[in-house]
Amino acid sequence: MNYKLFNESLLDWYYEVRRDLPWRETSDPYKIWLSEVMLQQTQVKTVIPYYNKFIKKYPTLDSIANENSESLLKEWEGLGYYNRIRNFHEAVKEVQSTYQSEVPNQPETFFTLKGVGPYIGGAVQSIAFNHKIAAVDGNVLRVMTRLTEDSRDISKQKTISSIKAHIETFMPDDAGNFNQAMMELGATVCTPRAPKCITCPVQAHCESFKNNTVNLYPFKKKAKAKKELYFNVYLILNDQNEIYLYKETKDLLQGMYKFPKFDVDTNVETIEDKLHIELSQPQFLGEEKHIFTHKVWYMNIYVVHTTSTNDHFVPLNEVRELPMSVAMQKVYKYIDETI
DNA sequence: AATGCGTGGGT
DNA sequence: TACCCAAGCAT
Repeated sequence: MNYKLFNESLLDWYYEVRRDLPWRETSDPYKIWLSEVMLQQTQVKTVIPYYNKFIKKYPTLDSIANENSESLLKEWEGLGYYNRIRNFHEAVKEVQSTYQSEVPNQPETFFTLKGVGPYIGGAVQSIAFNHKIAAVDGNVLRVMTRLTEDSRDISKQKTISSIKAHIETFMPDDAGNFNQAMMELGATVCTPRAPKCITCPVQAHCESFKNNTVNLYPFKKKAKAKKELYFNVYLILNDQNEIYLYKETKDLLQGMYKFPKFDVDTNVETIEDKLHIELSQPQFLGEEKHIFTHKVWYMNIYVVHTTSTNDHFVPLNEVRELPMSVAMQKVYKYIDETI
């Protein structure tokens, strides 16, 4: 492969078709960094409204560093992978306290920050500061394995780091635009299904196109089946118009508020013991299914009344101020049927 | 190194 | 429908 010609063709194409995305209007490293965190495993279309909302509310690194973490989680609500905002918050606070609120223009330093891995590190350092580091995401893996007929498993970290090292042997000085061009090519031309090889600007350099093997790449081992879990979820109302909520403190949906949730075979007495309240007979409201990356929740939703109260009870008109997962929002919408 | 972590889009 | 996939990272 003639890398010089490849780079020229790719960049010429990119300058011509480049989409206007909100984070491409800025050279502020903080904003570029935020966009990359949001874009992790999340489609551009989904990110745009969240990015605009965050930039409006938190226009500077200091403004977000000074915000409290639960408010940030609330702003992030619905975007998923909630550890991203927790880690980003920790990272910007470190930049504020240790680096005088300046995003480090030095890869070794930047890579030490929470939530900054090989991709985000490479993307921010190349786009914001033009450091020559490859940003290898799913798009780039697809483009590269097809270009070179690479059959290795792209879900293995070893494969990714090897491809990253390969790219860094030929990527041009215009590192930020090169990285974005590779991703843009993967997103719009070298797509997972029905790639547009006929109009591909680097078709002449593509081994799998030449050998008609494009559909063999990239290779990835099949995902494990999702684990199916069955729960009863309770909307517990007291006579002061309050509802029982608790904050998840670990693992899945950490930091988000949830309604009490028990295995389907748990009886009311057990729930009363665990929650330290007395309950009336639960009334069945309906069922909801929620799909995560690696599990599926089947939820039976009940409403139940109590005369008790404790610290877990929140006034109904304040529930919407707390961060809640989409799964729990599906449950909460049944509240209308109880009033 | 393999697994856990959200949600929505697209076929 | 039931998948796969999306500008991946932490552990």
